[in-house]
Amino acid sequence: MSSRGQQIGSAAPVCVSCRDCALKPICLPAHLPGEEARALEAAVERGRQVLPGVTLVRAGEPMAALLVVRSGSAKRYSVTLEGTEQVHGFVLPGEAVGLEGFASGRYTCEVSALEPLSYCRVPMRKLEQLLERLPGLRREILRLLGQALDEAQRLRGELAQSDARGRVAHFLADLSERLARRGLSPTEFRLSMSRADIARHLGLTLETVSRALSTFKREGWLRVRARDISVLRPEALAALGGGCA
Amino acid sequence: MSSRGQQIGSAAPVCVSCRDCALKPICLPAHLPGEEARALEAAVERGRQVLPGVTLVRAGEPMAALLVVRSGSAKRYSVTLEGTEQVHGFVLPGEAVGLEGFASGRYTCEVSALEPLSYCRVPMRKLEQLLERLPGLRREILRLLGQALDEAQRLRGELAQSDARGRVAHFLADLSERLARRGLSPTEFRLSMSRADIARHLGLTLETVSRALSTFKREGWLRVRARDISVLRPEALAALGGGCA
DNA sequence: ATCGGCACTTGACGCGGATCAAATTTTGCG
DNA sequence: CGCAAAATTTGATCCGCGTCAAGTGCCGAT
Repeated sequence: MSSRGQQIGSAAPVCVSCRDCALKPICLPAHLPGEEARALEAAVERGRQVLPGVTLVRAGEPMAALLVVRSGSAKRYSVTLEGTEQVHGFVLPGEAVGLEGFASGRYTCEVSALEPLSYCRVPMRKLEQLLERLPGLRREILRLLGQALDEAQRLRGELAQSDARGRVAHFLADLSERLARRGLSPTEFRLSMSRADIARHLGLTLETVSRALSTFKREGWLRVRARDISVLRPEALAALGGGCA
Repeated sequence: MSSRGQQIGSAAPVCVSCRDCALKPICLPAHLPGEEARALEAAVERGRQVLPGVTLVRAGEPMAALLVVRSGSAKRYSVTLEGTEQVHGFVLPGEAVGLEGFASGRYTCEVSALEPLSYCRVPMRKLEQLLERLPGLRREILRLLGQALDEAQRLRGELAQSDARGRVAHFLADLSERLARRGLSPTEFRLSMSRADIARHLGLTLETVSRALSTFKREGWLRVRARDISVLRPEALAALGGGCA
């Protein structure tokens, strides 16, 4: 019953082609015409794997490649002057890493694996060459960036407007929806990040996150057992979390 | 002494060419090779003007063009289901509007002028054609989006980590720096937005913003007279606001 | 010049969440 | 399996900020 020890999207061992990849419907090539998808695929370095805790990219490092997570999950964060972590968000399979790097050619935050993780890599050199001749890919990369921007803004709004329970509810609802889009269960999942990570992401303390979860549990909206979550009343969470138009 | 009634970057009436534009060093063409800059310039529709309160783009509207503010300032916001405004930020001369539109081809938030405002316009059709053959412009647009993303994330972090006074201090320091980059005074300026707008941007109430400003005034860090601000001790503001690496 | 309205300031009070502290569960390891 | 360390929960207390409520000053209109 528990998904203990399971990693997000760990389906197949290592894919060799985008065509056979479980992420096909949501990954970069999804919206590309077949011809462009093939050209992109030829540029992709596939199947790299890392262990939990390993850092995929570091702040300040030159942006040598565009990374897309294939399985597992990761934490995006930066370290403040005082040495505390600011958690910007969490990366799920099919999502790109380090897009802010386009700003200066260097990454501006760290990304480290929360579970065993595999990813694909498109070297920037090759990407630029491809952008030269693939109009679909151009549009797709712009779409990706626009989406990331929109999401970041939406999240900022959430932080600005919601109280603690609203933020936690929104966090869960958002995670649930993203998992669903990947064909995973939106109601039964395991959090790969700690309460402290969630708290730093939401601008709360870990105690407050824990209390919010306990409240939801008491209300009968969730079942919570350590990091395993069962969503019993998604509508309730959505109602609390989703104040956006 | 007071800048009353003055609009941000209102220098010349209406420019006819990027070459003569006061924003040349910070606007889109700044980093383009001369040849590409000329090509871009040919596609730009220039000198449109609107009055305060006029909406430049609406949420849901197709993204027909990329807009860059030339003079004046604007407010980016979206309206929540309950009818309240979420203020995402403020646009200064040389900054682009509606980049999140790349996500879906439609704008996702509203932008309205806070003062008399003029702007340039690059129709998306032409932009896409230009992207086809101008590698510098491609890089520049990606840079713009990356920057916007990075900024949005940094801001989110600020919201998550700072208390009320820290947020207001950061807001002022950020504004000050952006004005300076435009060749305007970083210490003497007029806020074009209301306390309520600032509050909604920072996730505070207008009373709290007001109190923060009063505190800074009492501490001798600022002079505040209605919307006119004089920064007396920039370091103090920066120390409060700038927790980022 | 006076009035009315609006943006802003200031004050009083209560609550939500931070902080400090301790109990309890979970996990990793020998 | 059993222990130690880490993660999480729960409890008690305190304070910052939201809320409600008066002012105060500025501007346009008459």
